[in-house]
Amino acid sequence: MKISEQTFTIGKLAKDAGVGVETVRYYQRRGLLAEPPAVSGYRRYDTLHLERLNFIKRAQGVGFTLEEIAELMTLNDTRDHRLARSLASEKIRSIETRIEQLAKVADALRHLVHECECGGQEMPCPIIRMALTP
Amino acid sequence: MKISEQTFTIGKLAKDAGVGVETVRYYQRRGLLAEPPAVSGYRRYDTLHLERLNFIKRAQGVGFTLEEIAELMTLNDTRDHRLARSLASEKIRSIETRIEQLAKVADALRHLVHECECGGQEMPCPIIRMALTP
DNA sequence: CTTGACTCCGTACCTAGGTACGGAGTTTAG
DNA sequence: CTAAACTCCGTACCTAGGTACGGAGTCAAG
Repeated sequence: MKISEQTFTIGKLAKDAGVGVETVRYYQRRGLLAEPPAVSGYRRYDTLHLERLNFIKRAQGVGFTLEEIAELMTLNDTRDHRLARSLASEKIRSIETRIEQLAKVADALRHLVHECECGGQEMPCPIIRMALTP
Repeated sequence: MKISEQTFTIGKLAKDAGVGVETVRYYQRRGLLAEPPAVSGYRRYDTLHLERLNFIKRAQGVGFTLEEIAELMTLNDTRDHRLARSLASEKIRSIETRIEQLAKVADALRHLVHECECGGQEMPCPIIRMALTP
């Protein structure tokens, strides 16, 4: 089922994936990407490496960290859907918590701005004075 | 109007403010906290320093970065309410944008989890396969 | 007066996710 | 065949917000 047997150097791989050469090396150091054997000094990459890079980019795009992505990729090997689901669910919960925190902060700031707009310029600025109102 | 003339060493200051000694020094290096003159080898801090530290902690609590806090504190000197308000408003907008981004990510993940739960264990895990569905 | 606790100062280290640099080897176009 | 462009590898550097360490000086209690 192999369609193509093309191999490319790290520069081409990085360019196709839209990342820097140094980033590819960094992922290799982090264990996210295999280092293919060097043919004669230079390593030769194939489309599987490119797919992995694209996977990493998409997973990053939905908020996974590199560490979580590494975990997802080992799940890929074991085909454990349940574990993948629980990882994703945990991520959803942490995002929801973060949203709640941010909403509270935004509310507090809106309140301060409102106070500041209502007070005269003689009164101390409530935004700056928030130090005094715990 | 000076209530107290107490001075304390860096260790006491840090303890009262609930931060580490190294953190106090770090803030000094960042220009967020003045370095008082040393009396005989040891610097002596007063309640103004403590207030500044408390201010920093509160401002951090509502999501300002140390850089923004430095800006707020120079505003404090110029008493520019309008500028403080625009700084706070900008912060509110950036928080709202971040909340929207996170909500989208959470939605995408919820969709993936739902798909994964509906499909049989024979089909490739959609969470892992998200690499293929841009 | 000694011992322990504290301070000063500079520097290195940490997480996350990379970016930049430098010297040596290789490959490819002209 | 030569020169440019590329690769390899290790290491240092970046942001943010600190934490840790080490040697030397100092202060306070017993």
